[in-house]
Amino acid sequence: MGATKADVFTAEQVKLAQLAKALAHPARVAIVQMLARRGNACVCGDIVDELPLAQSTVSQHLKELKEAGLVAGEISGVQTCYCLSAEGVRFARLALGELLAEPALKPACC
Amino acid sequence: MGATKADVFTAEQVKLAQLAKALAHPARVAIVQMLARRGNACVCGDIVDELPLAQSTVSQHLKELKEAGLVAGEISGVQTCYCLSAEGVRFARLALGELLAEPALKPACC
DNA sequence: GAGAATTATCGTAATATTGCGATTGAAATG
DNA sequence: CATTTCAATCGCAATATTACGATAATTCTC
Repeated sequence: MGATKADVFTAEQVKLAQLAKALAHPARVAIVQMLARRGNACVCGDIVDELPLAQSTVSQHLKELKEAGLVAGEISGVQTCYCLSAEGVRFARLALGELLAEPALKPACC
Repeated sequence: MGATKADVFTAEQVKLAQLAKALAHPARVAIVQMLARRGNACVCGDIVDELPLAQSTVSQHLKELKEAGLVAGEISGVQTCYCLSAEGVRFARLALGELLAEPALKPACC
């Protein structure tokens, strides 16, 4: 099964996994980097041009990033404008940072 | 295709995606949390007991974490001892932290 | 309103992931 | 050496993901 016994895990664990999954594809990492680089120059379908993927594929990746709360999309006329969600990105950074926090690294045995 | 045009993306992007993917499952998040909590008390098959998953499934998750470099395993006699890889965890924290860095959050448009 | 441009969605195919039981392999124990 | 124990691996089945082309849906321009 590709299923995931999500109900058995903590809400926090599920949320962390969702955030990580949103970044678990090179194309989505590339999109986040691109949006960060462009700042408020708010990219749109340019994303498609910069990626070696079909338009429909890029659209799907954007949808996933949006659903994870990392990216915000705003329709303005014919085209849609995407940019990073400050809130979402910050939450992700803090949450993942905590998961991988330094204090976690006690003496270490093996 | 479930394939991924990995060759078209930056090595950095692929690496980041791999790290994220390793954390993209609640069970694996749970394992990392558990190992962090236990410190150098280096857990073993106890992980299986704490998770609502079969032994073979847990073993696979551990393998993925190990392949991502987040976890180290050491066989000692009949049982295997797992703990967080200080190096791997630190690298992941820095890499993901950079991807989601604050400076990335310029004015923001939408 | 007709047509062009841009993006979202649908349908489909290929591949990956998740999960489990069963088996195997290795080491400790009798 | 037989047995037990622990963990890795194999072989499946179910589901998810990735990707694309084709098709909508929307808006702008003429």
